[in-house]
Amino acid sequence: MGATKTDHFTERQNQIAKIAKALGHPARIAIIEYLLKVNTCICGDIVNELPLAQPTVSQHLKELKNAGIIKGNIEGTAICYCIDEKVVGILNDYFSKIILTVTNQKCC
Amino acid sequence: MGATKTDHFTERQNQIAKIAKALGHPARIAIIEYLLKVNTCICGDIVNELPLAQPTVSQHLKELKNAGIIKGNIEGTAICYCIDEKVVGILNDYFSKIILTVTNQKCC
DNA sequence: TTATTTAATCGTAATATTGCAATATTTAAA
DNA sequence: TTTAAATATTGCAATATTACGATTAAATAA
Repeated sequence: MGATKTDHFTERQNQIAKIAKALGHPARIAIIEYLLKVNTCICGDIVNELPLAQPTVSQHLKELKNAGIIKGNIEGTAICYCIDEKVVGILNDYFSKIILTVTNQKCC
Repeated sequence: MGATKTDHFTERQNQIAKIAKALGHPARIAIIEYLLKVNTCICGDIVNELPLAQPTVSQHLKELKNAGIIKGNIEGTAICYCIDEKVVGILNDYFSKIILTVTNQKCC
């Protein structure tokens, strides 16, 4: 026990859950917001923007990258991270559809 | 360590993260999808629809409720759960804005 | 070559999550 | 009242996440 029963759900359900999960931490939301604020992908100063140690930030970046939410290229000693429009779009489309369906729902 | 440093982030960041986190499990996505499918809120049969034991499903429902994603009323021995439009809307608006900003981003 | 800088990885402690059996609770039916 | 049903809660084991110090790796600067 303790491990998620991934193979009992559809690929789609796992995909959405994975993206949502990666965004389910305030530090990672803060990273996303910082990336949007600077409006570019040279982000070597992310560590200074967050109340967390460098290895922790690195780990959060890794998770965002693993979920496909950000993409990064090595650029000398610095790194170039930016938001991957595509993956955020998947989530956005998903929730837009939910909103549409819910609005037509006859409920409590 | 191991606990999220919630108080180091803004209320907004924690709010978004909390909603996203609650959706970060395939079982909870499956619950949402089932609620949408039946298009009503009488959902006593959710347990039969999921590959999980009754206490586990109950726990997932509790988490969705705690995050404000679903709302529920007791209805005899059954329970009446349905999606809370408002909270899903918060997430949807948030990602819509991200998408807009990202599209204008000059990046890699 | 030898610092220096920057980010990733390793190792580990603390805490949280997942899942379920057993049990409790609550309401309706017999 | 007793029984049956549906859902919640408790307790616990297995696993995952969070956070960070120490270290490593890689690239540039001196």
